[in-house]
Amino acid sequence: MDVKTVCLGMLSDGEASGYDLKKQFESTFAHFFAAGYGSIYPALSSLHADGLVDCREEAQDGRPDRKVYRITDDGLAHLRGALSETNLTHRVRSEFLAAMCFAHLMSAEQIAAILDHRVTELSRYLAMFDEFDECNGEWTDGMRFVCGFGRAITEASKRYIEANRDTLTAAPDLKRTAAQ
Amino acid sequence: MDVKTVCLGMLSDGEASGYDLKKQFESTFAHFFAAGYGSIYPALSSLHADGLVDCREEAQDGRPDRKVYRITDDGLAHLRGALSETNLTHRVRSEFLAAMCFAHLMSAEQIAAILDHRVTELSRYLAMFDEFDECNGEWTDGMRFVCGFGRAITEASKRYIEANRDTLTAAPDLKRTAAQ
DNA sequence: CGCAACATGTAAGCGGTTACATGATTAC
DNA sequence: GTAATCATGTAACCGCTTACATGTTGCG
Repeated sequence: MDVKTVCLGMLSDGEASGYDLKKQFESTFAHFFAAGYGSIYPALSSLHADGLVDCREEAQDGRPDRKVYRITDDGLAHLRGALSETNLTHRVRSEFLAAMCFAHLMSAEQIAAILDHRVTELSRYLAMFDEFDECNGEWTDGMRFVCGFGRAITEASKRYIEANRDTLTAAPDLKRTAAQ
Repeated sequence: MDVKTVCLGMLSDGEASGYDLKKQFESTFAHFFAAGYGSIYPALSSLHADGLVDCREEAQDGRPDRKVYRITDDGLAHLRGALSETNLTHRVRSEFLAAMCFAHLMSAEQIAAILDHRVTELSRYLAMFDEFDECNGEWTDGMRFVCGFGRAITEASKRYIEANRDTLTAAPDLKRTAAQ
């Protein structure tokens, strides 16, 4: 499933412009499916060329024109087909964990800085999830499930790092003490 | 940080062939940094061309020859440089979560199949982490931290799915009952 | 006899990122 | 004035995936 399919999925929930979709990629989808304008606009063009979405140009006063896309019947059928796949991937690519594998080559200060940076990012995500909850009422069960999932693993990540950071940052003699 | 750097990091722990590294990518690194032969062999060639690793060709009887790579002093310096970066990414790309966002377009059976598939994958990871623990003694603190992290979020994922699957697969009238 | 494990590579292609390009309006 | 928000796009590039290509030994 690529950016094209996800855009189509977002449009199944109501019409939107590329700019609107980008905001969704940055907020509710940020923790598991990021995409930039360089992916979104070509995806929408391609969906339009395939007849999977309609496009209406909308003039606005005091603002640039916008292209509002709406899913077609063909598009909905196509989306259902893509969703019928059961072998869906869930991939993680983490420079953070890769670096931690080689912690023995770093100073305690370096490790601490990396860990702090990661915890900060996780906290930003948690703040985002809290914001989502405030306007939770309008959401589908699916979106609630996905955001709950995000919160669950984000909290687990943060807890794990905070509980185990001393195994990497403590001086060797302190580590022996902690092990006793 | 790309496959090249991770290969260099693995070699900082002892000499190995491309084939050996692949096994490590498939086991201990699988849950956060996958790589295939098509990435590994070119990475090793490139590291060799840059003088960051040495290469020794080893003839074996009853088996194909192998190229054993060893990190050089330049390589170690380069690796430390790469590791000094504090802005390390941790990216998730999940078709699974994307599909769950559009659960309202699927049947309960379809959703159940996808959820079951994911739980199976998570269980396979957990079995892998259990295997790792058996020969845990030889590991660095870094590797223990990373595998512990993997287990923590894998368990959290599994628990979350099992606790919340009925919000997506229950019939509408049952959902109302559950909400009360 | 066939399959798994051992072992190394190349090449095409794809999907996504990054940087570039443009321009109006509003708020500080 | 200057930054942020709104708004749409292109093009080069990069890194990874996939498929292809080849060959041996050992085990059941």
